[in-house]
Amino acid sequence: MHRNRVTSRDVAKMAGVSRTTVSLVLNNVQGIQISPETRQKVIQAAKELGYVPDAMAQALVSRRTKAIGLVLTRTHHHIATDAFLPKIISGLLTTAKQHNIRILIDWVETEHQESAYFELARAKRIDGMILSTPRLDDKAIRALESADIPTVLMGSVVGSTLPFVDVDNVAAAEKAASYLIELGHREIACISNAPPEYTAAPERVQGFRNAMARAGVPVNERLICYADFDPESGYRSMKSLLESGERFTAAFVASDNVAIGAKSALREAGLRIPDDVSLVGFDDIPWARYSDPPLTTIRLPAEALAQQACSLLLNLIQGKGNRENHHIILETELIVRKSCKAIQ
Amino acid sequence: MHRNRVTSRDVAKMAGVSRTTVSLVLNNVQGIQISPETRQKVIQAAKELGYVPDAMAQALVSRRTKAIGLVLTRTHHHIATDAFLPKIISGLLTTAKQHNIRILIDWVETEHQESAYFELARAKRIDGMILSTPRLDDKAIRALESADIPTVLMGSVVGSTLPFVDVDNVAAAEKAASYLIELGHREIACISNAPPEYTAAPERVQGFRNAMARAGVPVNERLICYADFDPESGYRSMKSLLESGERFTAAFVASDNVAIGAKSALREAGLRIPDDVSLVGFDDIPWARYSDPPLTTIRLPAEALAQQACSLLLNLIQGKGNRENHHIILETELIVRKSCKAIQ
DNA sequence: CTTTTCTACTAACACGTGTTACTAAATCGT
DNA sequence: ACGATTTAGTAACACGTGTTAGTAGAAAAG
Repeated sequence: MHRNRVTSRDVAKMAGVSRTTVSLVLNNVQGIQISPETRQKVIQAAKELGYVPDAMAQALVSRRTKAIGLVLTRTHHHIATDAFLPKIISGLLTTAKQHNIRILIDWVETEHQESAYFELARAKRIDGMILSTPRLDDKAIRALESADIPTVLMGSVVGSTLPFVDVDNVAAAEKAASYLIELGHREIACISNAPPEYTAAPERVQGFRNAMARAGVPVNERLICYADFDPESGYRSMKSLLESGERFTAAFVASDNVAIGAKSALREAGLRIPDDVSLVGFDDIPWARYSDPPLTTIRLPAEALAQQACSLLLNLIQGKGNRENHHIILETELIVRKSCKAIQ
Repeated sequence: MHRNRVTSRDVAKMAGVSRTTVSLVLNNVQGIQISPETRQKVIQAAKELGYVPDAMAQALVSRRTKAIGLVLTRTHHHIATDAFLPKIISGLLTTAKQHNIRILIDWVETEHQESAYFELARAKRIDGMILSTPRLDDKAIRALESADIPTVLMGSVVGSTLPFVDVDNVAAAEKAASYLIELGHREIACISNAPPEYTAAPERVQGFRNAMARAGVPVNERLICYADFDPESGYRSMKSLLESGERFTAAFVASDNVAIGAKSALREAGLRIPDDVSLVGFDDIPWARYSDPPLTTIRLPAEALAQQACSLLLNLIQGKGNRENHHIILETELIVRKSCKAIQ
């Protein structure tokens, strides 16, 4: 059929009313009087023609696109190996669906950050955006604070006034390290999840330090290192730790995805978990409980995080609440499995 | 600033020209004459005001939203545990970025499929869509064939005329099974990646059967079962296989994600890989090479698949090529690691 | 019977852009 | 010097919707 675009005008013509009436009926506008039979005629015509309002036209006139952006700022490779992304998307999708909102994924290359955020905002393709895993040195974030587009961070940035949703990384890491210390370990390695520019990384190291300090255990600085999100980096980090000759009986690896590689390096060195080295992870990705041995880890409520971020953003968009002091912190939980052993 | 919306009219006013001229200059329309100094004035004004054209208005008038949809049809839980999604998204993102196209993720609940696809198409929020992991019994797919929206499937559906991008699942599975047979195994279990409604699942089983038939090895039907995407289902499948009492010296698990759970079940039963049971996976997710032992698997070029799907869709949108007979099949590769052992 | 109120609608504008048809001035050819 | 062509630009329409202001007719009030 050549006449494949059905507009509200077609519906109006078929129902024998004006286009305005069609709009009023289909949007169920309150406080206006339309006779029941006219109402019925319009609904019938719309159904018969298979009328679906043009989203772009609606967006243009209402200044609402009914879409929010999930903005990824990491490299191609890091996105591809991110074991966490599916949960984020799943969480976002459920909350967004409830409000009849779509999700637009966008990828901002690090070099063009400043302009890219703004183009996205100015083009008004989305009503608001969620920034995932922000970096401390991300200058564009400062700029966004004064911009006019609602923004929620997943993961906090110190000193930023933007709303965020996060876990208490320091407390969570402290929980993990304390567990190892309670088991009698004193020589503990710490491999953080990412380079220090990503805020969660130094926070988790800080949590590790706090636990050590609180227990009066000296920290060996040479046992602290920073991985880079993926298993490969975990493998390299653990390998260089082993080659350094420093002794350790346990390791806190602040990301399960990184732990996948770290475990592999330990195995290659002939070390067994938990007999030779105890291991605690972070995140509780699906793999963790099926790992050999099942990995003791900190459960990060990824989907809930995403859902909260989405709800918060939707509130911001609707203008509910002031845009400052919107900080949501979710609870973490230590999941004890079989990768740790007490020192006798 | 209260006057935060910059339109082309503002640019026109500042440059002292008409709105038409602004449009002509900024879109670099060929075959029209504008003096260099006017051109410069417009560009200068646009930059000074930080003008970014309104995407919705552009979409409305051009009938192009510059966005494509990635439509997920699986359950909440399956999306959250899909170890494959990040690669798909990464691949889509790279190709889309090159063409300055955005990606809209949408989630269609199985009950509302028929209407949901159409609303998406009719609302014209996207220029085309990519359907991931289609089901054989998806009636809506038939309907889409006669619809007016460009659609590409990731994974084929037998009997559908829609363009698709896929690997040769039969041949790939055959490769995996043949490898096990060449190592001397004759009692081989087969755990497919998903329920039979998902096209890839029976195809991979068929490949397994072909290999067995070609080598003249009888197939034990009780050693064939279907998992459900996630590690949990792999664990259950392997467990019931072990409890059935049927003997097998090797297993072909048609999904690495499922293999994560299957391995866990084997371990619990006190069976060692590869000494007691040889294992071949499918997909080559990042975990596979760091697994213990490193998993021999079929590499599925997920990112390339996504990129091809994206390119194909963009061609379709631009009207290049007829919409039938667009079938792209990518190559798979057997990656031999350490999870298999020859039978003496 | 006239005026007011209510009912059931509709005409017209706004959103911000791309594009076609048109025009006034300048240049050119002879 | 005068029509023909080129140059440089503009006015006006279209895209499809939401919404405000307004109106004809009927009912109610005085």
